[in-house]
Amino acid sequence: METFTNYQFHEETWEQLCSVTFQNSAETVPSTKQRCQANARERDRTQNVNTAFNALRLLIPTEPPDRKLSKIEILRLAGSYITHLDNQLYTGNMEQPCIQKSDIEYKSTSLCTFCWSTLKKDKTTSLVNKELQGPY
DNA sequence: TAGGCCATCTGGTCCT
DNA sequence: AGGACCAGATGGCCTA
Repeated sequence: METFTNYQFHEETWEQLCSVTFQNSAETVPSTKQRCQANARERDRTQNVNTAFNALRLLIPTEPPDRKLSKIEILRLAGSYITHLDNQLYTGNMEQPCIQKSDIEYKSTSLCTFCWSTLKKDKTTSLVNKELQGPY
């Protein structure tokens, strides 16, 4: 019996293999055919997940813009970026660096990753000259 | 060469 | 019963 363990084929090869082995053969083995189909569905599902990751990646500003990010980096930076936008919304000023809500209470000064990188690009900004705690 | 990342396979579980 | 979702195992590729 043909098994598929640890075999990796291109999509068209899989389709050929499945059709030849299971549709034209008298020795059709349903369980193996189902496994083959399940593998194909899983590949499609994984591709859908990757498409979503790519779409999310496009929304995250980086320097350089085409910087390669791993999936875990995409998730973490997306979360940070949402916090960044939320902070800007909270302060109501899109021009100034966002400040953590807790910073306002404790009167400390720290910048988020996205404000930090923006300020680094603009060395003339007076905030850069202040003593900052670094990005959070 | 070790470690990180990824795609794929696989079996289990849950849902329709 | 079949499909979706998930996590573990495995092997390949790339980089420091």
